[in-house]
Amino acid sequence: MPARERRPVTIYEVADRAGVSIATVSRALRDSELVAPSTRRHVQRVAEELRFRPSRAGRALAEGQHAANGIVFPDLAGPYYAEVVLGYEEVVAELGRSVLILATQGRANAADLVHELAGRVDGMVIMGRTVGDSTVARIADTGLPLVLLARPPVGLVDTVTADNEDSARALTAHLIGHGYRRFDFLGDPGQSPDVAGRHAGFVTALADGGLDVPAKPVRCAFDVKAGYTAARETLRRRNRPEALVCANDEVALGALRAAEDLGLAVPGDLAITGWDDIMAADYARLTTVHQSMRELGATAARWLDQRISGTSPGVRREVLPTRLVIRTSCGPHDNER
Amino acid sequence: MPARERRPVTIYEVADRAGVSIATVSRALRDSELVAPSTRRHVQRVAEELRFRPSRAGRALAEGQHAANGIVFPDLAGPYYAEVVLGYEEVVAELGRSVLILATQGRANAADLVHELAGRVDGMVIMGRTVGDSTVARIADTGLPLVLLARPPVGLVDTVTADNEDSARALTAHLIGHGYRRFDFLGDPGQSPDVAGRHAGFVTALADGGLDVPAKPVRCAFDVKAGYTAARETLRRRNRPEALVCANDEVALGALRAAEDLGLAVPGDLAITGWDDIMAADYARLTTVHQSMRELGATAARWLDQRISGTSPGVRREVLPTRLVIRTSCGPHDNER
DNA sequence: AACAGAAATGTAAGCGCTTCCAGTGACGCT
DNA sequence: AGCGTCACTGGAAGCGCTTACATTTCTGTT
Repeated sequence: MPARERRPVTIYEVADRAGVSIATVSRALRDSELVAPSTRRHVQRVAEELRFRPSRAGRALAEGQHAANGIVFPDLAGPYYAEVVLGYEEVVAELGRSVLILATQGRANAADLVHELAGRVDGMVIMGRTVGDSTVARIADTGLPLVLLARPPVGLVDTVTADNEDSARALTAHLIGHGYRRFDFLGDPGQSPDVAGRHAGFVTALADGGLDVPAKPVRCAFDVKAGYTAARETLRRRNRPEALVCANDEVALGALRAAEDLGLAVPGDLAITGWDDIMAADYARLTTVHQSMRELGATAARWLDQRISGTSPGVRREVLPTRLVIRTSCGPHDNER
Repeated sequence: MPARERRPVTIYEVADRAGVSIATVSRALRDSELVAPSTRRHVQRVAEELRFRPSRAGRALAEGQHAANGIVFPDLAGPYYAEVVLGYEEVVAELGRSVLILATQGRANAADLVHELAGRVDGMVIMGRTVGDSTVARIADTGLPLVLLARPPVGLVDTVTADNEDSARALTAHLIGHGYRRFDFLGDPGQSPDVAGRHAGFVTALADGGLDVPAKPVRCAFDVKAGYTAARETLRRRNRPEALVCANDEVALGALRAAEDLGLAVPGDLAITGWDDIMAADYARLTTVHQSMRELGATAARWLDQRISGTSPGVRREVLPTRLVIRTSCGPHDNER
């Protein structure tokens, strides 16, 4: 039997079959209080029999809203963004809305894609390094509810971030406490606002500790290989650093490998720290900073919902706290098993 | 200045402003060949000036399609599904369509959510253990294009999977080659079709090797903690197994910890293998099986697109190959650094 | 028995777009 | 000059729903 194209049943057929008008069907199904209980039951039964599912497009057009929220992120590689998206999805779904995703992952037409997305949702979250401020501003100007995540504020848009600067300061201070004196930072502050914050905290802590601040960070991308290369380079210099503060865990893991290859003991000859507390960090005994990505996503989702429903208390900016996770890569500890 | 609600510009305003009918505007923007080049240019300029963005809902209603695809997965924890989703998103976005996601993550109303999703997309991918076959069948019956991923076929729906059984057989055989004789399987075959396949391959290999097949697998969930607990339990039995084949890397990592805690050397006293080749597996030197999740997602996206556009060559079922990644947790190797 | 008011239901006007069909000129031909 | 063609353009009918407003049908009152 050829898969004959089934036309979905419409509200008209339900109305016909139930012997009422489409208005009554609509009301009965959205159980407004305006229908007699008996008709409501009858209509509901007929609708069920016919397997009626109201067309989303029709509803969206009539109601002027989509019952869907968007989220824009750079990519989903690495556990970081995936967790955020998951936290977001969880809350949004609970609110009875759908989730549209968009990974910009270095796409040239990212701004267009974001605009397109904007036309399909009632509000959206824009993360980190995905599109420029002008795009954000233009969309905000549209009146579309927006929440920024892990990205510096733009205009009067709500913004959630995880702390970078304070934790970076604490982390660096911790290293100084271990006695390390020559530091380098691995990562590109220009690459993301997060990294910029981490670098800033790093610099502050060194200055506070009266130590030399390296002229500039060792710029490298966000992955293991880049970390490996950058670290190898850096560690081969005469007067190599004693401690490497890395922009994230992947970079730190690469650095760890490089140290191993160069025969440097960690933490004996060299301290290394990461950021994010990904699963591999645990196995590499990497000292790092933990942030609840799930919570970030969930918070963004809740704020956005309030913006959409117009119950938002005003412009919100919040920096979620992070937590130092001290393992052994930053110095000897016996409280860590 | 209060954020006055801006009403989006419609095709009528563009038509007005350009001094043509909405029909012409519509045609000019979808650059059909039916408009005079000069009018087209004029309309396009006006549309741009007005920042006109056609309403998705209006278009969806008129065209009878959404230009969006869905994907349903259990959750996004762990790199596995995130990678699949990313591979999917990449292809779908290239095709000029949007991506709706739905994580069922043990939600009781998963089936309803999937039906709801079905009403918003032109087709969707359903992964592994998310909803029952009857839900899949019902949606397929609707005529909605569907592709199943990492899940046994249902009816005539296209299905992509990564190989489980063959690789599990090869992996187990490899362990047997190392001289291990007493095996256990950690994981719940009832939890996902993938695990079931892995267990089946495991059993076959043992039988082929003339070894005892354990009465039943040691059932445990998919995370590190569950693996730890299950392994600890198992390894404390008199006559403990010499090799633990785990359902995935997380479980294996837990088992590795348990072995460590019990003072068992890996691979000396005990071999352990995982599945998925997550990043942490590398750092734990865990022997495992690599599958290209990205490719899975991309393939599903492409097939789905062909189903939607009606260019599908027929019912397709494919098992994507996987690759053994031999590290040291399965026995001594000197080809691994 | 008549009627005001409430309750239930129906009518119809959109929502913003696509597209079929018909109309309008301009053009080239006989 | 008359007419058929062709290239454009406009009118208008939906697409499937929600909802303001109108209409009908019950109540309960007097």
